[in-house]
Amino acid sequence: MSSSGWETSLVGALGFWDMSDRYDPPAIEVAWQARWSQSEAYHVSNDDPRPKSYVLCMYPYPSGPAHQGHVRNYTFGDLNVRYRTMNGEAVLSPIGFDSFGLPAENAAIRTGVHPRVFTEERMAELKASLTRLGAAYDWRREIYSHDPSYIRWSQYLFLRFYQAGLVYRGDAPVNWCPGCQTVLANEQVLADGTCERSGDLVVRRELTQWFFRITRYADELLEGLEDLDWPQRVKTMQRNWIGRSVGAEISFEVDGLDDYKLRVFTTRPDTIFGATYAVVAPEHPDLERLTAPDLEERVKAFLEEVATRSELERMAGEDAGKRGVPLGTYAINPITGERIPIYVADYVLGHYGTGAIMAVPGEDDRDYEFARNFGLPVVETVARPEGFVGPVYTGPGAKINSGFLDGLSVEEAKAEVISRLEKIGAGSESVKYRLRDWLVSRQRFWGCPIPILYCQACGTVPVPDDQLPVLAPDDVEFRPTGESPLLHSDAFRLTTCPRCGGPATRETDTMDTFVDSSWYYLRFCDPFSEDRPFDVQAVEDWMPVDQYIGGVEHAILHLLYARFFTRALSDLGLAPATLKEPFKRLFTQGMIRLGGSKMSKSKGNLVTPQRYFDTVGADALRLFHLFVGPPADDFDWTDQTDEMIEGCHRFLQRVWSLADRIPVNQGEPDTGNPTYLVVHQLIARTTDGIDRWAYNTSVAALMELTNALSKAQADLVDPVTLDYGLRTLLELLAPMAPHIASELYHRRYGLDVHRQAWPKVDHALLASAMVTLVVQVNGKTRATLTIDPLAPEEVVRPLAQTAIASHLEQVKIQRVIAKLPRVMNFVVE
RNA sequence: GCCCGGGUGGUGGAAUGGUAGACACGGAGGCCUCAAAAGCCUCUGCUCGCAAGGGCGUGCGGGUUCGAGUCCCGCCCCGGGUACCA
Repeated sequence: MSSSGWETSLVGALGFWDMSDRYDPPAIEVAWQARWSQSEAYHVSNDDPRPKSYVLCMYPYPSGPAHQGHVRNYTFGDLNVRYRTMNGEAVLSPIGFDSFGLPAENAAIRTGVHPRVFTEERMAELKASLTRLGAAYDWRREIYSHDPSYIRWSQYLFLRFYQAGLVYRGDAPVNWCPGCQTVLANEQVLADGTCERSGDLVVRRELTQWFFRITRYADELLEGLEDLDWPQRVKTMQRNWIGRSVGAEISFEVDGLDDYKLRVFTTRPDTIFGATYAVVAPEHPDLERLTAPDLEERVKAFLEEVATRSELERMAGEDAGKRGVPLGTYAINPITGERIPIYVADYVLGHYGTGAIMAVPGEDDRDYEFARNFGLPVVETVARPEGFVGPVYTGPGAKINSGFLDGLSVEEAKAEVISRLEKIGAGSESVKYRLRDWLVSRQRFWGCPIPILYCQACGTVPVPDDQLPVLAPDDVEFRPTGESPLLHSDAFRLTTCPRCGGPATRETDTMDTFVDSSWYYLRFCDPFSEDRPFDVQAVEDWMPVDQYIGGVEHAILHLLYARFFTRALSDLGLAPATLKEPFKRLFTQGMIRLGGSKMSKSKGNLVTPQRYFDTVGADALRLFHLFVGPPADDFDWTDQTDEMIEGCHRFLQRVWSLADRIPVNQGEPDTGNPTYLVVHQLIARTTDGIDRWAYNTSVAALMELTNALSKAQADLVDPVTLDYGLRTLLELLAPMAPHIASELYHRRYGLDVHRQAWPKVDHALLASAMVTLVVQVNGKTRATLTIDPLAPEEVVRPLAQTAIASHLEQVKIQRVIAKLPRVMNFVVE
């Protein structure tokens, strides 16, 4: 890190300066921002000798000028960067933009403006806001997803995954709008199941799509959570999302079908004596075989009805009473030999487990509901506990009505059934996951093209590395139907097969934008390489991210996909072998609400920061976001918020005027001075607040310090100690309100406050300081005493007793609980 | 339904089992001023009392403890996530 020379280029003079100028935040802030952008203060290189750390905020979708959510997020990030820097670390602090996505494409359809133009305008606005906020970045490392040099490596990685068998093509149900002839995202389907654009009824349709085989990593992704310093609830959400279930797969013979077994999955093999029917999903591949001839018509009608429902509806719909029809065939219970009817019903999902279940209405709510609808028998196989009411019991207990299992516990019975099934070859233990493979195909223009060709002769052919990036053409037409223009661009679609030289067509799907955000943090380590996605050594040097900061809305998808990418890249040798988890610590900030809902552009309830930048300044706004409450908590933007921001501004003004009143007086402070003690107590509290993400308490400590110094100044405390206190205050303030701290520090000391060491607490001094002893009678505080923390009980007790003498009259002291030097409690009768 | 969070003054919030309400916002009074703005000072949980000094208070009900906002049990309410995953 080289010196940029501006430390001495300003006012420069030590000692007094002309403070007739008032605190003018916008002027000061813009000037410092200009200096920061010219300096290399927050540029880091891989051979930096300081201990390395990596602080990253989730890179933003460029939606235009920053809103308060951005301000909050990037204020937290910047505080971390500047604080760690003052603690002697080389901090990698990059920023970029998640610049592909639907809004730009919708705007193109609406107005005809090319998504790139639309996006880059908004990127420039967001960048300007971040700069205006005063956030410190290594801008040399800026990346954005739609940059051809980023697209190139996204495609390169896609192809490596493809070659490794981690990418495949398969059929998946999608929301299809017959009117628009296109696929819709779930958000584009209205609650009544119609298309938001055309109003047509959306149907489910199987379409060939590209997938990442994330399920191969299900177990690893689950186990990897253990060691992460992440919020517990985010880890829990990921665990639930992966949804590992241990149970058994059981084969049922089907009456009249030779050489066929119906395989079901259950987590409750112990309940097999209660299985009174079986159900297959509407998508079950063997549905036709399982349907008796006389019921084909009914089944067909049912399947048509199911097809009109999107998957979302199917699961959540109001009428989600159990729907289904009997198939007219029967399965044979391998344990009991019982003959049970087979149904098709849409409460069973085709993509989970085996797509078929044995239904146990006595021990499963869903099965019970269905059984009741269809008049099917219910058998209880677990003894209900005393006092239990209700038809369905899912808890532990002794097995009943279960033949050889009777008397066993549920857990014992599970093992017993599995071993019996294995013996007779009718089943075995099985583990299933809720997690599905990651569907990455998007029928969109504004995304990273999937680098695949289809050749009549050679079939599916990956685009050779030396032909990357595959870029979408600019010369396209955006149709109001929402179809991707790539479909109609012959210039893009028609090409030559690299293998045989014959005619080929390009894949027109683009990738989910979560692909872009799954590796950007790796590219940040080395955005300079032109011949590879990133240098492995650079990644080894910086990764994992020491502190990742973002919103909880990404708790599942982004954070899971990024974890998958890191593991896969590591296994493929593209990332360091030791790198398994990308984000060591995660912090999820609370959201900002206005009028009861999340503040967001789509809700149209934004309060933009610009007017605060123009008046009270970025420092005051930053301070407000730090002060308003715990960073992890949500907060409501209300009528009072402006007054609180105003209060933060007034605080900074008091700091400014305090600096005016306290002359520069460098030297050794008086360590015996009470002011010196207060300074150290407040260094401790400020630091503690930062370390435990309680920034609101850190700000409070700085306010107290300011108040204390102000009083000390009025009381004519030793001028060197006063100067020392103010200097410390500015150092503590630097990560939070970097501009005013820089300005005052520079004016007073001619130095860059951000290059100072974070103030160190004199712990010995704090430990020896006089403390307040609470004197209680029966647990009620009756007096307080100021005592030496080391004073022994024999000394303290008489003092305490004297202080509460009036409360000890006419009573007998039974016990004295002394927890010195904090409390002494007299227990009286 | 299930899984997390969370209920503390008029408001945002603070409090390793040890003085509940730090620090702010708002409010009241005062100083400065010809006046205002700004700034500064004092007060500000409820309640009884002239005062000194009491009593009550962290959603509700129990419990543990010398001592509970904090720990345990049972409820109520609010917010978020998730939702037929067998």
